[in-house]
Amino acid sequence: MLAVSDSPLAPAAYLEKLNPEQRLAVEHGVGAANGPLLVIAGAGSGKTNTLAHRVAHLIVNGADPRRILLMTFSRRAAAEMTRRVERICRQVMGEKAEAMTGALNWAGTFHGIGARLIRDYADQIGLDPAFTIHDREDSADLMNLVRHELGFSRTETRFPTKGTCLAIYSRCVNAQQPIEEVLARVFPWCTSWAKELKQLFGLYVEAKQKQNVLDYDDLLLYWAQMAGDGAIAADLGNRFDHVLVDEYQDTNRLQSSILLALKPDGAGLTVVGDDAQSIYSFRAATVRNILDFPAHFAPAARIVTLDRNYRSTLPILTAANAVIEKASERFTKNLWTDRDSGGKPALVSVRDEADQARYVVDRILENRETGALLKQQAVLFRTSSHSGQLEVELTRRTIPFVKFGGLKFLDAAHVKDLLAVLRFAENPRDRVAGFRILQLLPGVGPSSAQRILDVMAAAPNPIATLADLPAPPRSGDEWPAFVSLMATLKADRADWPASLGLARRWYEPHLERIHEDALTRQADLLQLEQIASGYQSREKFLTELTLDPPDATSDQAGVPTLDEDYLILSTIHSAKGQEWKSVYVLNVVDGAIPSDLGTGSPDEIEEERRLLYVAMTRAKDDLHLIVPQKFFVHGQHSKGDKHVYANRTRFIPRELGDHFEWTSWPPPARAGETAVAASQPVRLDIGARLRDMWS
DNA sequence: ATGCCATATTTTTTT
DNA sequence: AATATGGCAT
Repeated sequence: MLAVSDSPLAPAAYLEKLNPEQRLAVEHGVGAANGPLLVIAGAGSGKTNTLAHRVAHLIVNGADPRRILLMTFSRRAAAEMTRRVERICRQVMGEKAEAMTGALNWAGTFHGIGARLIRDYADQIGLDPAFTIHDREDSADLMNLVRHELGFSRTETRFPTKGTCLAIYSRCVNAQQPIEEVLARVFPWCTSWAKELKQLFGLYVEAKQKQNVLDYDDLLLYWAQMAGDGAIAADLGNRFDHVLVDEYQDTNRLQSSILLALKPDGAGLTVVGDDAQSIYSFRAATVRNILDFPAHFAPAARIVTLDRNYRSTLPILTAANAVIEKASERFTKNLWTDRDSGGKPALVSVRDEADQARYVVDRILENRETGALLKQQAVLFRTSSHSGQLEVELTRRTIPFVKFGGLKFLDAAHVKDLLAVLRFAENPRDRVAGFRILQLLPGVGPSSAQRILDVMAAAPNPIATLADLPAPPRSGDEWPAFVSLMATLKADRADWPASLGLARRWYEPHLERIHEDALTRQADLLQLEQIASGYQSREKFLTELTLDPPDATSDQAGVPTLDEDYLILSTIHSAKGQEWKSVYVLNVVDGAIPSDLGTGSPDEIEEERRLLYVAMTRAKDDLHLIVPQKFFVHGQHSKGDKHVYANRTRFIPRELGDHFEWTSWPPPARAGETAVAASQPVRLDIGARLRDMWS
């Protein structure tokens, strides 16, 4: 035990800043009775702070940080949590804290931790530790190869696409449900393919094993299997004294089964979450995890509820509460605050998306005049593409921004190509990687690539076999260069990151041949090399990049330097857990929130409602919901002007009107009058509705 | 066998 | 808007 009892006054200092409920959560089960704990933590209730204090408190009271497992939703959240724990420990323990907190190295996402553990135990479960990890797109590509092999691409009626197949597979695994149930509930248009899909998934699993690759789901699935089996299970269970999970409302059945396998009696188990913020059910997350948690144990887990909000002003919180109150099913109480100041959130009606962009930029610049940094402001939206017009306007007015969510750096074809070269060298049985880079060679298409990969798959040393193969007929003199590159990369595994430069120089001529805009793409490859220099080894680089891709894209070539000021653009999903002084929510109309794609079942509608709630509760002082009257729909040619006359989102019906300040923009300008547009209700566009009936 | 064009279909959010 | 597939020229 460390020195808590030696100086009874000192430790209280860091606990005294907490409110009584937070303190309950932090001090629960330190020492003898160490039963399971559920913390229901509303938006802005100091959740991260509480969890960080709990971890620090455990360490201060003698817990071994190397035996604490801390799982968060994103890598970013894990880093933030670790930082805070260190700060608190330093305050309490002084210099001694350094050694202790440095050892808190089991903090990360479920998938990241899973990858580490699986590599640790790979030998014991018949897995080559050099396995590579497929991201979503790679997995879909592999699914596609199997799909073609089975002849499902030429069926009478159309077979589900590779993406849909993978989504179905993934849901079966993550929800731990049989395919029939998944099809009936989530993919009803595919129910007739159950038999073929089963066959497809069987071969898909075989293919992954033959190629020594794991997909995202495998990182959880292998872990769950290990945690359930005798010898390894015992080892795993003994490895950690404390297991803490953040954002528990967004975990799925497979993840909860891992937790319960690790800690069957719940000893040392803490989960934190808020069912009102559950927004990942499309990834098979289920709020049942959080609801069923207490009763799963005997005696039941202790429940602590944090319902005091420290983030938002009262008017913002009241409006957000009013929105979530309409939810059909709710389990947590409304939040409260004593920040009784500020105005109501604005509900702003604008003509179209162009005006929406102008309005937002005007407000942002106005705010900056009064001292609010760009970084303290964020624009949120349902779908990545919704920020398109705004990005144009920001660029025009030279306002720097960083965008979270949506298309990633790693999704660009040329970046994937280069990474595939490295992956293929790391794991020559990875057919998706091989299939991709072989086709970069001139004169090599799918069938030549398949043939080459078949020969390689049969050989004990695939890369060496490459040299014995005859060059594909029309590959010209590119073939020997490719063979020698692969041999060098295979041999010089340790020569990192120099070997990436080698691969890039090989790839560049192909890039120029294949892509028109080779110059801008080359810049990305240089940036990739920059990123690579930060990793110790090729294996670490490939693994961590797949699990934690750099998640921001910006208007500039590189990410802005840290001291620079820039605006935040983000999907609502990627905004989880964050907060800003001013928040602007785009397209608060039916069709966007809720998305008209996912409005099939009542459950989906409810999730969209929570999405709006999450967006609104990100704001501290200042919240704008923007309602364009005219909303362009996509799925048309670039010149098309197909649009709908949108209605305000169904989640803010008229009876909630009092919670908002209704304005329209631009303000109606009348000669000789200052344009003040306050409390003007949105008018009902009957003409548009009538026209809409026939379009 | 490969590469390119025309046509039909799907459709967000992310580890 | 992006992808999947089939047909046709090389």
